Amino acid sequence: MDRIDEQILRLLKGNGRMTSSEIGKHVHLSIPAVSERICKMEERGLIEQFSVKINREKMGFHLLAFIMVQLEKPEHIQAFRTVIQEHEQILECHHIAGEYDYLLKTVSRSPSDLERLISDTVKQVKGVVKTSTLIALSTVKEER
Amino acid sequence: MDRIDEQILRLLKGNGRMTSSEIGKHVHLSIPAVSERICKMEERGLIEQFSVKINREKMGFHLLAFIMVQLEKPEHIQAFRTVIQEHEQILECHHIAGEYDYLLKTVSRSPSDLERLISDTVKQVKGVVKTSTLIALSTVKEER
DNA sequence: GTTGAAACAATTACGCC
DNA sequence: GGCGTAATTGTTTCAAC
Repeated sequence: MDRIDEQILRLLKGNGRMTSSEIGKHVHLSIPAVSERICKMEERGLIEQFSVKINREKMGFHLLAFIMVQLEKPEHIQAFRTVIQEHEQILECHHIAGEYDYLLKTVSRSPSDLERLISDTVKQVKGVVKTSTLIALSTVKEER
Repeated sequence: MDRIDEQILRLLKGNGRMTSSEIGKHVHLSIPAVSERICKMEERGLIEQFSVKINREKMGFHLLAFIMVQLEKPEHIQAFRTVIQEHEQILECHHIAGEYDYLLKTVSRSPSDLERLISDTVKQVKGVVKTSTLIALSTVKEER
């Protein structure tokens, strides 16, 4: 992980489909040299995966909300995690320290859709005793 | 945006470098047909960009924290946004409704690094009157 | 949408330092 | 271990339909 690898990562972050020859022009390396560096970074787990950023607005998800969840007892964690993993509108779930136990990042099509997500999905999980929802009005920055 | 486009998006989400020929085998379409669909989704803005998911842990960022920020007056927003955009450890910034005005998703190398981020960067911005930090203990799900 | 030819990029094998 | 060159293989692009 040297200076050149960092440059390659920066380039790939901006365009995950950039060709090795194009990257090579930036870092002054041959095509096989660039390919090998990318492969090695994948092997080491530094590069987790190549992906696409999808515009959620254009997919109909107009609402971004953060839901903080209080879980009563640790015995309900497994059921909770299963629900989280299976729900496509729950993008992120972090175990956090503080008054609440989990912080969820969610997307919804409408306020009523968010209502369903909170009432029918999150609060339906055994052990969920309290939630607090933060609605995003706009997004200033989002490095996904 | 039909059934096939959805399938293509799902495949690209899992592997942004999947070839059109490979995608074609899944959706039973020829290579130019797949390429054209991907191009059209890029033109429409549905696909924002191709990217790469980098393992933050392996990059030395062991701490994930959410910082909620209260901004005194709207006249300080521009300066605040500039700081946000320029700081690489601030991954996300959402304008939110509620007691706090902004929710920041941040990464740090260590607790002292997070301390610097809060004290020397965020609180240094004019108009920032209050912050509240949620430390992530672990991440259950993160669709980036 | 498909097919096929041309252009392009990646992979492999090899030699080099 | 890391790099470059050149041949091979595979992929995309571009036409025509």
